[in-house]
Amino acid sequence: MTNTAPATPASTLPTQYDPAAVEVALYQRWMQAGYFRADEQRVLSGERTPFSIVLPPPNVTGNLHVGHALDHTLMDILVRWHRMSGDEVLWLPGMDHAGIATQTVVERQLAVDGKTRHDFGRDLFVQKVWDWKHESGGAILGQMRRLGDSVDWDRERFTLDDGLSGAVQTIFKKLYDQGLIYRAKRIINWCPGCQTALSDIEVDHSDDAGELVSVRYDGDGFSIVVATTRVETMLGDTAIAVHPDDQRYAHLVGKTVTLPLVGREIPIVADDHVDPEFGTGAVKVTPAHDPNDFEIAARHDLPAIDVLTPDARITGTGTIFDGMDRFEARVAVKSALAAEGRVVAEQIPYVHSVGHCSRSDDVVEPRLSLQWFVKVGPLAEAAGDAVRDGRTRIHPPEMAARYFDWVDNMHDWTISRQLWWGHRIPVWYSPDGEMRCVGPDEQPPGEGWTQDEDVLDTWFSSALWPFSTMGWPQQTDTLRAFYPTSVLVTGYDILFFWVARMMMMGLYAMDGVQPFHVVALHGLVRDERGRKMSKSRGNVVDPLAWIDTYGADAVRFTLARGANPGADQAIAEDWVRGAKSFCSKLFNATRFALLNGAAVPDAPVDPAGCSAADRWILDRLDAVVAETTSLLADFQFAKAAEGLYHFAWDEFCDWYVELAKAPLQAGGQDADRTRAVLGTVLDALLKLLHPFVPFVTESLWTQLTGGETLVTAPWPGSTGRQPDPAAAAEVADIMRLVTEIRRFRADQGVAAGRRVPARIDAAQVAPGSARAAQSVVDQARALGRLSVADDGFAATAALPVPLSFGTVTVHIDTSVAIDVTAERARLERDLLAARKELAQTAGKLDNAAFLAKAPEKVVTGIRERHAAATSDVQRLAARLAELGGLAGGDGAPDRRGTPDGSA
RNA sequence: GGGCGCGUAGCUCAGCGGGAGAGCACCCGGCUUACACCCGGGCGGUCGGCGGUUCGAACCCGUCCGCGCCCACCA
Repeated sequence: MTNTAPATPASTLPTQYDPAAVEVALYQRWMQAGYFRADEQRVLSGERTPFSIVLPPPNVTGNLHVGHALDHTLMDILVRWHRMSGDEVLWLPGMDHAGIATQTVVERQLAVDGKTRHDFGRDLFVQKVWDWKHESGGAILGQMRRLGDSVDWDRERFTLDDGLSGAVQTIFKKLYDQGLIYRAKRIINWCPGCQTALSDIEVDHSDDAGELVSVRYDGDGFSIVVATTRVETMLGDTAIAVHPDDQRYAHLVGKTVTLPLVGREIPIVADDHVDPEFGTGAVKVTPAHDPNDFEIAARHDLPAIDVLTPDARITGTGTIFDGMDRFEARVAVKSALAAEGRVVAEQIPYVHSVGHCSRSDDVVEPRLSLQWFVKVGPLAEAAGDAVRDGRTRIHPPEMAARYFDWVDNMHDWTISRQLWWGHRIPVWYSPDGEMRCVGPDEQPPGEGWTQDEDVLDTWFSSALWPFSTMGWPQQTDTLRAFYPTSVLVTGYDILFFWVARMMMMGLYAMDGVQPFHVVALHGLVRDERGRKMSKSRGNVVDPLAWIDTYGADAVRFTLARGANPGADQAIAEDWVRGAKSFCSKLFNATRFALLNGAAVPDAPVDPAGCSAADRWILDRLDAVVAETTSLLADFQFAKAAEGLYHFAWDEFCDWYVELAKAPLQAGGQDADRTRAVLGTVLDALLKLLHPFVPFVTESLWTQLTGGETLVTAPWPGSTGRQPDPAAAAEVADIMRLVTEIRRFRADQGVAAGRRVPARIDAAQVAPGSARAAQSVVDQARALGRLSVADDGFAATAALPVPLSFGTVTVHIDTSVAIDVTAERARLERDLLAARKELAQTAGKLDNAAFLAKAPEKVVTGIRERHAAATSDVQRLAARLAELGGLAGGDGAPDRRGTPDGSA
């Protein structure tokens, strides 16, 4: 009936699970065995269904933080589940070259020796970055192994490797040739610290304290006051603007004023953009340093005067401010204006949104600059349509609104960066200004031509990741087998950053085929009080430290158990400790099973020969298999984990394993059957849990079954068996009875035994008595499982609990007085609850409208509850009467408050 | 300024139209032959406030209060 013997003798098993002892070795074994490798041919031949995920590539400079840990855990759960379900699984790993971040790391190293990248020149510097990458980059890959990510390492990619660079160049040229990439002088976000352009998403806005300064500009016989937070930029003013309908200024439109400190004559123009309600209703126009002003200037044909250097110093104004830093100049210009008596209004403190570089935190400067852009209009529209028409499903669906908000309002994307580390823009210029875009298979133009100095935004190559990693632009088997990918798992925080861009590029490059079938969004990981983690707050957790202490399984299970779709989760060390305990629980349950000779039977257990407990747990197992499978299909990781946790701990360990002890002890057929059921349930349970906690389950399952690995073991399916409600009812009765016995023992201070086949002997009942025992007896009688043999004064109440494996007898000494007070208190409380229930159900059943309109099963439920409450009230009241009546007269609690009604 | 979401036990969160739940914390009792990383028992909630719909509302609608997030060219 049983198969292979356990790999390790059960008796040698320690009593505690030690993750450190197994995790690293198991991962090694998995990798060597090649379980994580994908095979295109099995998909192309129709043998298997594909399931593919491309790992959002972490930065080459990065370490595994708790956000990655969540991301990766959820992906690994899906991937392992599908692999066990018989799909051909590809989980493709890799890293991002992370332009600014990586270049900064190396520049910082050079700075130690007082050098800059310019001391080495472009080629040598880039070589140094590669050297750094080979020596120190990619620490996160080892950390992914610790976590247990079952990625196909043979396919690891890097956004800057040859293949991906070719893909970048290919798509750049395609976009360029179709006019979807262009070069223009525009106001862009400029980081004076990094000295490069930034895209909108690389700018973080924060509400900073500023000062609104009102300055008087004089014209011929009139003056006009403007308000500004950036008084230093007035040096580059080329106009004053007012609203066309503003009667206060209508007569001034067309006249000129003299720009203070500079002396330039500038016109007053009328423009709709001006808000007459704000400030004085007049605004200074500085086209080179403000995007709005740039627009105004375009409408009125005004010049743009750039007064800032790349590192944000004043330049070219011919004033004493030239050479000053922008913030220094802000003070100096204001002083100079004040000295001329031009600062007219109070200096109003003003909080406004200021952009900061997401990398260096420098205040971003809107700057007029010649850059490359992607014309996102048609691409974004396609990206929106793919979700609108269901080619890509966003989960949970509420999040789609944010996606549309983004793709429907996207600005053209600034893709050039003034860096050296990255994909160099494949455009060449001839001496007479001609431009030529060079494809990957073309030779660069000859003598005299020079290549654009800039590199592409890192996100440009990341956006191609779902197909560039599969060999595009070649039509590879990998693409044919695994594109579109099955699902993208990511935090909602980068829905716009990355998802929208991958959608745009995927649809564009792959002729309308979307990069993912589903985008599954999870929330952010927060600290135990639900606060955002931040270095300054000191509440950032290191998942690797927790993995070291509690094991990767514990960290994974904690994260999965908190991962409700799209919702943030709090995490604390206590949670992880609890998850570790769960792993130990599994370990010990398996240990128990092995110690008792449990094994997986060759043929399914026949319920016909089973006890009620056996049939119940097998039915529950069936239900849990179905639940877990459907929850995973719906990305309900938290609920799936929670369901397994409760099944494993509360049902299997706390009840079935306890109930199994008697038949195991009894030996014979009962024991054989119980061993088979234990084996059957554990086998399936470990399989179901494997995606969540791969290490402990693998370690236990191989010992239990002697099997090779869970990684590729088949996912449990339905037995197709009809559940047995009689068995469930019988076990429910046993649970109620046992619980009542335990409660009695606790109340009466009777030494407790852990085992469910409870035994109360006369000698054990210290203050026990017949009436206390009656509580147990009544419960048993109510369940129809009691026969009392009264043998006189020291009567013995024998409770034969007819578990299918035998009868348990509870002996109760009726000769000793019980603790009447405690007993009565409980009875009163129970009676009160029963009466409340009675009144409630009676009210419902008296309600004609309810009876007429409520569904049948609801009414039946109420009737049952009413009947139960009726008998409870009678029984409890009778017993209470035996004990000397009610303490409070009618059993109502004393609810008097203070006279004034306060608590 | 626009959009989304959240307020349920001390904490973190499920439940989203028919008997208020879990984990942790807390209290009491137990080294019971798988497990003290354990076992048993218990305490604990006007489900943010107020209206409405309904036979019935934590759940649907309205409104108010309090939080959070995202987007936006808020001089």
